[in-house]
Amino acid sequence: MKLLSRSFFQQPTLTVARELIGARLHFQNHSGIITETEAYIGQDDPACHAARGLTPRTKVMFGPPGFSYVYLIYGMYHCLNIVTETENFPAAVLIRGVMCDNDHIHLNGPGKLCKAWGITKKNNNTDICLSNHFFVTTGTPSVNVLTTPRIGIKVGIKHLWRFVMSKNDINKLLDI
DNA sequence: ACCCCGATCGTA
DNA sequence: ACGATCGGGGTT
Repeated sequence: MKLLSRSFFQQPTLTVARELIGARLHFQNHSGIITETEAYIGQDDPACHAARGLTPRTKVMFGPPGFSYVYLIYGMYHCLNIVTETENFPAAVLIRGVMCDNDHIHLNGPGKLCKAWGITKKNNNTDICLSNHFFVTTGTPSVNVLTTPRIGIKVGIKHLWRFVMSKNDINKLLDI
């Protein structure tokens, strides 16, 4: 089980989003296998929060890769992202699904994950390459991954930038 | 100061 | 299909 380093998150966002499927996310006393991600890529991606430039909220996305980007959505749910690519190129991967290690509960949805694990804006801008309570390691290798359009957006739908672990591989995780 | 709207989710 | 709920960001 190897720690995913800054050089991993510095790769193209689509590569990171794809490779994070099957990796293991650790947060405080929680851990689980990532089953679903989405890529948000730079100022030319209309669905990316940073599309309209640098603001107090999107500042993290303009920073170095490997930092958490946590924001509040719809006034009640938090979403966890990990910043990707080089500094000053605003991009991130949204973590949308995790299979919890302990109880095998499948947290299928970014709001459900943050609610279940207690991830809030307090955890924004954390360096997950250096933290010892918030990091990502290698997990289940060579899983099958499907791509679809991203969920819940009205623009940028043409891109297949959502990555989902195959139903078959998710079911295997339930058996472990 | 004001207004619109959103990378969601549970309920109907 | 729809409402809850509130902060971010643009506009006046």
